[in-house]
Amino acid sequence: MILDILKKSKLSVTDGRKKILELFLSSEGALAHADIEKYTGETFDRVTVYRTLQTFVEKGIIHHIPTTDNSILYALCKDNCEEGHHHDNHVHFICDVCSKTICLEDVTVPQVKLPKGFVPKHAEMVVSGVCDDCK
Amino acid sequence: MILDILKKSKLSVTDGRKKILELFLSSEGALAHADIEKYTGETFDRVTVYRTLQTFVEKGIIHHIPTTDNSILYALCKDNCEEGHHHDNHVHFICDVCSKTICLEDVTVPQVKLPKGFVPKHAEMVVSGVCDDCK
DNA sequence: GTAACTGCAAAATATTTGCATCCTT
DNA sequence: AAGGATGCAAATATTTTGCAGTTAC
Repeated sequence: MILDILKKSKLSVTDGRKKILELFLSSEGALAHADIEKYTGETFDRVTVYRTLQTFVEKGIIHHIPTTDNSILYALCKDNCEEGHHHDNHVHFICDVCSKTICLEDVTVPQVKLPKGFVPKHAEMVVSGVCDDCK
Repeated sequence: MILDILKKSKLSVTDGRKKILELFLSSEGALAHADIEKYTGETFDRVTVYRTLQTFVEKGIIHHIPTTDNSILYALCKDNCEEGHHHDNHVHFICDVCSKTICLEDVTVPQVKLPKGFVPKHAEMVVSGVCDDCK
């Protein structure tokens, strides 16, 4: 699984990339840079984490999730994400209690009617509230 | 107008606050911290800008807009924003060409049906593409 | 006059870059 | 062997904090 993803993107298989992918695959929600660093611990350099995440975004393996506070979150792209094109059109949920971000795979972002002249390419939707675990 | 906003929030009327509010009122879209600093120029300290924006967010005068890249954008709240409660339920549009962010006041964020157990409190939606000016 | 706001300096964080070395293919 | 990936050091950039001086009310 992990190897497939890397090979599909023509990336060398390295320990750092495997470890970070492993974390994404095992976590249901989105991850902040800090989460990833905490997980990789002393194993890898902070810089490597930056570069790995950047590479993954470029290759369409992960994508940014918009947040209202000023943090950056990353989440795995689904299969239909191709390099340069992110089609992760599901809604993201941020829990106010546990502050986890969860991908609601089954909830697709609805289409909205834009004013004249606006051409939509991509839409993101983030809902916050209380998640199933915290209610 | 500017004075009304500040007084309504029980904030002292200072040059810095007036200048920053002036910018928000005269710009149609959302502003990044950098935009605001560029506008205020040497007039005010960088720290004052940080503190002013923070105060405005707390008082419900402006709000954060989620972005997919890792920048922070601010936009004016509408009248129905109260302290601590932001009800700016309109869609935001980011133009891929001019990279301006525009508040689509007339497009409200649609309701979505969430999985069982999830309680929504707030929803944000960001659409990107090409805006009316750039098409 | 008093509380609130600002500027300055500095600390704490976060992010990026260059280069030499090591690892994957 | 060659190109890509990593670690380290250091340069940048961003954000926060403390405190003293100034301003609004």
